[in-house]
Amino acid sequence: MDVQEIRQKLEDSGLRCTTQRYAVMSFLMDHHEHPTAAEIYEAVNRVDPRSSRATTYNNLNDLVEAGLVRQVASEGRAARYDARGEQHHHFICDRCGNVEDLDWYELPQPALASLGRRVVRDTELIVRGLCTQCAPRRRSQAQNS
Amino acid sequence: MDVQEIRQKLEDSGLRCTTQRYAVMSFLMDHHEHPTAAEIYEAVNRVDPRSSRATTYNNLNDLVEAGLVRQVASEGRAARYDARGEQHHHFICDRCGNVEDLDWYELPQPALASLGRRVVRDTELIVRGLCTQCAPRRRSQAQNS
DNA sequence: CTCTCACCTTAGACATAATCTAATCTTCGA
DNA sequence: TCGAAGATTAGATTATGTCTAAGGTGAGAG
Repeated sequence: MDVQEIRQKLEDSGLRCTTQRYAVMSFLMDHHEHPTAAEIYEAVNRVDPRSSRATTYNNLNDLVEAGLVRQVASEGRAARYDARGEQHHHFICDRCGNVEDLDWYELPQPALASLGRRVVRDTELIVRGLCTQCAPRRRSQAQNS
Repeated sequence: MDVQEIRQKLEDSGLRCTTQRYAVMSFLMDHHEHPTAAEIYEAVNRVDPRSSRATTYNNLNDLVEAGLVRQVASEGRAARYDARGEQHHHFICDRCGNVEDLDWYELPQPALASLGRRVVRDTELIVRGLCTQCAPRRRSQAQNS
């Protein structure tokens, strides 16, 4: 991903392109495994230790607010982040907690009547179950010990 | 909700019907505002202070695993729980974090080919944006102070 | 060029959420 | 009634995220 392109994206969103903010954005664009904030913090500083924990969180929040990054729902545990490239859905494994991408397809939107005055920013499909690693080899027996 | 019915549900799932577990399940079936674990803990003990924090968490996890309760994705913040009555979708407010129900409607399932060996348990739609309270009265100006 | 102010970053304390530990208690079936 | 598996407990511990107060930085005004 081009340096200029990232800088442009940031500035178009009214965010200064600081070393630390650039590093977070760049990392997210290169890594599609839905890293947690802690993973991003660690990765960014492994290369060049110049970003504090608070800054990493601040920048992630800024990027989410600007719409450049989205938070992936992964209940209970640490929030995971995703530089929104092409659209996709998510699969969350009940057992190991991994979040995987699923191919995108159009979703019917909620009826306007049921939304009322709410303003929709984003719609995400979450499929839950057992991932390839955790799925049983044989039929049935899904929920045994 | 009938005592026998809850007891039955628990035992059908291989869980003993203990005082504490019953209290959690019963509370969730009576309250549909997606309480957090902390709220459940507090509510259960307000009636009859006989459940420790750890037990509340243990029981919630047991119930989720048994499929009697589901966790509602609300990233970053405390997990919220929902005794799965009728199906519905969820709306999460960006600003205040509230989780509201949206009317249920069928969702197209992911293509089998894209799932591979994964086992699907549940599919949920998450809509994000601003709730009725937080939505601006007038157009634009969404992010001002 | 340099001043300035809004924006950013920082370390560490703090707050909140959830799990772990090790001991004890309960319950169910034999 | 007994024993073992399953549950519960208080409190420590870990994980995650936010806040605070102080200082740094850079883009535009002059």
